[in-house]
Amino acid sequence: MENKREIFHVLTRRFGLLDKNCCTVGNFEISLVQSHIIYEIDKRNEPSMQQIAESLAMDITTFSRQIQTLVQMDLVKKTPSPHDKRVSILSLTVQGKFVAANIDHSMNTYLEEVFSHMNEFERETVIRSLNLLNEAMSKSSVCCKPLY
Amino acid sequence: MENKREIFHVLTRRFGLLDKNCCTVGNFEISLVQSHIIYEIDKRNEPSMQQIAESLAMDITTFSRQIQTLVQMDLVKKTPSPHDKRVSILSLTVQGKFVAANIDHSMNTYLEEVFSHMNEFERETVIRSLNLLNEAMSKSSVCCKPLY
DNA sequence: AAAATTAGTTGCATAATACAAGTATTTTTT
DNA sequence: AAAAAATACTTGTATTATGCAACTAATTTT
Repeated sequence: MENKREIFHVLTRRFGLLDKNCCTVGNFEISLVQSHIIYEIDKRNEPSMQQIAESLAMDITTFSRQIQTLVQMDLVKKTPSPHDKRVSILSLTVQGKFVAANIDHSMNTYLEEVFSHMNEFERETVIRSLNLLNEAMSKSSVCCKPLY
Repeated sequence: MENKREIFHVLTRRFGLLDKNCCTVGNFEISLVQSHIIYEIDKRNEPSMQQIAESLAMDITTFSRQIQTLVQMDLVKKTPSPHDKRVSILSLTVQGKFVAANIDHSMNTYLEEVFSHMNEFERETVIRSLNLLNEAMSKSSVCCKPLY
């Protein structure tokens, strides 16, 4: 394959599929979007709603409702900020952390499996390249808002 | 970044965002899913509904309705197969081909922009790596049904 | 102190999704 | 060759996701 768009198309589809594996943890059925939200909350330090919504490039109204669901499921907790009463600080509950850890573990297992089809040199090259690509995308003007 | 899951998460999100750029062509407003369907039909030779649905890992009922919409928009044509009356052969209309070409062009422009943030050597390495990754994913048991 | 901005919520309308059950056709079994 | 099973696709229906507009409440700017 030489055509970038072709590579990109297939990769995008496959990433989406791999990602879908994320989402059954014990009793919980979690949607793809929800798993991304949980992932972001887990990674950040006392994030507000706006921050997470922005880093996932989600509409704040959609996001608000997703958070409501996650709070009901007892995976996410909303705490009013002491500094600004408009702001809600998001955090994971104990269950939320458990779910996050589980998803993380299975995703890493899946990725290990994928990478097991390469030799050590290839693995290293690919990882380095993906980092390069990420960097290039973060510099890009045409895409890729969730920057950090 | 060393953690595969982290890289993968960010990349997936960014790919999704880049992909969303696809979808305004002149008067047409096309959804992301629709652009993927058009892409697949364009690439294949006289594909049936099942074939496209499967290669995109879409539920056939959802797919059926998407095709109905695309037919209404005069982008896709359904022709009954002469060999099997159950089967519908999909093809792009003239307008559909126009839209496909336009999307292809803008996506390639976007991708060129992304790759412009690398030097020649990096570009080559990254492309080679993405192909390696695609290959590994196609061999994987844990993911990635749209195989070809 | 009034006006403007920001953070988040709710009302609504639209689209995407998928299970269950349907029709029509083809293939397999007996 | 008739009955049964499988395949290709459609439709009914219910659920969820999405995002614009309009809202409240708090904060910042003027």
